[in-house]
Amino acid sequence: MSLRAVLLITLQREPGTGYDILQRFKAGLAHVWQASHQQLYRELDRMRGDGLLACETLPQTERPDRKVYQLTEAGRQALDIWLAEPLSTSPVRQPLFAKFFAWERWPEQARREELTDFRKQLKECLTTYAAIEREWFSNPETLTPAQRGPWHTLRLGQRLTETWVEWVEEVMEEEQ
Amino acid sequence: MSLRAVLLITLQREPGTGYDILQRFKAGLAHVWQASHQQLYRELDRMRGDGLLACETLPQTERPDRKVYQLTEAGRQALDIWLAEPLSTSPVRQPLFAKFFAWERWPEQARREELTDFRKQLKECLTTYAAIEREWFSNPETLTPAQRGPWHTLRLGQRLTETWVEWVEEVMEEEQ
DNA sequence: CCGGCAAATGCAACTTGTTGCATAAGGCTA
DNA sequence: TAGCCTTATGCAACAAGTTGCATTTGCCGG
Repeated sequence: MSLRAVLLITLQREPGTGYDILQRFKAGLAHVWQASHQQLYRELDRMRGDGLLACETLPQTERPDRKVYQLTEAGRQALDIWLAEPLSTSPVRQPLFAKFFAWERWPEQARREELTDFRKQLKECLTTYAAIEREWFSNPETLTPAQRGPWHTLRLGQRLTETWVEWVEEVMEEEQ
Repeated sequence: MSLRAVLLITLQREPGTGYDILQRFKAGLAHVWQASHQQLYRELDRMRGDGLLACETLPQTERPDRKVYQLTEAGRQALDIWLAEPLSTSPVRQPLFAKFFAWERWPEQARREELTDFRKQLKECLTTYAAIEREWFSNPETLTPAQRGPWHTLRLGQRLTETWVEWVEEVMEEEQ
């Protein structure tokens, strides 16, 4: 259901094609939800079949046709229902922690490389967050209502990532 | 692949049946990896088919037979290979954040309930962590090598959860 | 003594996500 | 001018995870 919800949210702001949505994902929502183009196209088609989306095909002479999707009334209702009902807790799956549970068999060098690499990714993530903050939220006093949600998620993302970094560095130090 | 890896890790410590593994998951690994019994039984059977596990059936007169699995040499190798190679980054999927991206359509009352409920879950999580810490890691000076990994993951879990709690409380305050 | 829970396993159907491939035109670059 | 990137869509096969149901016996409480 959640992929559907994410698509409903994206298209409710403005109509668009599968490709559009992919681009929008890359610029923002990607930190919240990732999906491949195959998943998008398939899901959009199913949602149209279920009456949540209407689709208008714009023929193009020199490129494949663009299929522009937008919410139907049923789609808006489905979104409102999803927003109103509480989320069920999602299952935990942390492959990195699994390695920690195999500590004795995990070679020290592999562990060091893994952690170093992971730390690098976290740092890059922080850089990206900082860029987003500068571009979109430089003045937190004057947020539009639509910006408040994404702003909160950004702040959490930053703090969680910082917590991760501290932890990784501690582990690397303690285990040499 | 990761479910396989988790099963290899679990069975490498000591052989066991699907049911055993489920119990062990509940007592510890559950904070790292969750799986249903159907998934376990199916995956164990496949791993046996792939030669990673050996299976001994212990007939019981009055209960269904117990199938005790243990690693084969190929299984141990597969585990070592998995531990040695770096993990690929796993995709982000945060349904709660998705709701934050639909801020204007998300009714205030639903939001309040969702956050209050979420905060409660986080607090419960902290209580569980504290209990685990008391039971298993009351003296961090005298950790066995096998305990070091789980101990690190526990500490991270605690700090991440604390960060979440702070954030949820801030959001609730700022948005009344 | 009846009903439900725990021990122990499993099948079948379904949904969700991944991987690999295909198409078709235009633009860029070596 | 050959080869790759971008725009734009899609199928098919597979892997992973979920949901619902089924079996058999013993134990425990009301």
